[in-house]
Amino acid sequence: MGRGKIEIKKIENPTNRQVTYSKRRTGIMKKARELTVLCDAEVSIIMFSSTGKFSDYCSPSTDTKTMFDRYQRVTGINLWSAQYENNLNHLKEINHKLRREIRQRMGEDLDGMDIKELRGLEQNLDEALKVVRHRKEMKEEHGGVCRYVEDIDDGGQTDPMYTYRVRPNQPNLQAIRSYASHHDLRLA
Amino acid sequence: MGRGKIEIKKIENPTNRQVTYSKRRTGIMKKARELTVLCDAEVSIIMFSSTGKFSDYCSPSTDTKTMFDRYQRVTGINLWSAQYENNLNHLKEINHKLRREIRQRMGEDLDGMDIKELRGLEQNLDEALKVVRHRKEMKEEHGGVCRYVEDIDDGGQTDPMYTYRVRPNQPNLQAIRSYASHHDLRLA
DNA sequence: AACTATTAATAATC
DNA sequence: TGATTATTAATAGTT
Repeated sequence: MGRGKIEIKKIENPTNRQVTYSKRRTGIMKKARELTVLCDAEVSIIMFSSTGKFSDYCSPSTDTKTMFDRYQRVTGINLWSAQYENNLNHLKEINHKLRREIRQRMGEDLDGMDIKELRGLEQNLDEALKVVRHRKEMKEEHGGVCRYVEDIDDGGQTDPMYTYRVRPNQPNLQAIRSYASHHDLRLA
Repeated sequence: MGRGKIEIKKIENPTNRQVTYSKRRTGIMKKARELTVLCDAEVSIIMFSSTGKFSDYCSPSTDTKTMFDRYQRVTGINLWSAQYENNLNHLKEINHKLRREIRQRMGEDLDGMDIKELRGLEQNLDEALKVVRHRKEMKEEHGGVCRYVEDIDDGGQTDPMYTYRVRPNQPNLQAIRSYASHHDLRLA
């Protein structure tokens, strides 16, 4: 359909190629519009010219995302979501394990642990406690901070994750609860 | 282009509509193939007939997923990946915080903590240690297990995450390292 | 970007 | 469905 028949092979002259691209792109888009209307069909077209110029068409009754989702469902080639789900599940699994470890490091969720694991955890906690206690004492000496502070309100300046209420010479259950509950909230 | 001119409006006769769909679908696919070859372009077409029949075309130099990804990048309408990235980043962030907390519970990464946070952590560890130690002692009494075991090899039956090598009356640094390194490997 | 001689697509028909 | 064909539509080469 033109002044002469043409072979279907790459047009080597870039100017010519660009002109033909432009004409035929218009043609194909028109065909897509007509097909949509005449046949009540849904059509999505995405195209890039050899120079990277982008064009698209989508039937007005739908949108490109919907068409692509439907395409994936139909083909079963779950190109996106398979990868997506895998990544997500992997992260969730890691998350779950981390949360369990934290609970165990807080003295919870110990039922599944055997004697060797308990011994290991005990030693690990013991070592950590020594380090943290030492660090705390260094800080108290260095800063000359009052050793016992009761119910200080810091006005929300400090990360609440590590804000505790400290009482002298007795276990601070509220601090422990606060520490724990923060995770439960964030990690549901 | 036919025995008569037609109006571009929905063909009401379903049989006729289906026939026209079939013919024009073939035509549009041919046009897409020609555009691909002649102009070195990349074209992706997804279509569904009014009866739900699926057809697609994609230039051989690419694939539909790639085309759709490129479409999203170009349009900035990040239909899929915005949600995807958000979910993923959210989980990664939580993960990061959890790992940091575990490190702190092992006595590492304490530089950013202020005196109140250190006190809270110390008390929390102290409480946890008591619980774990108690649980361990209960288990040792109940099972009648030898109290001190040196370098037991369990043949890989136990989750290595909680396998420690225990020595009597001295800190078990290897166990502590083992406990810690496991995370570093899994969570990089 | 318009023009038009030709080819290509397809609507109606078989 | 599938083939045929009279017509219209698309477009290659030209200006």
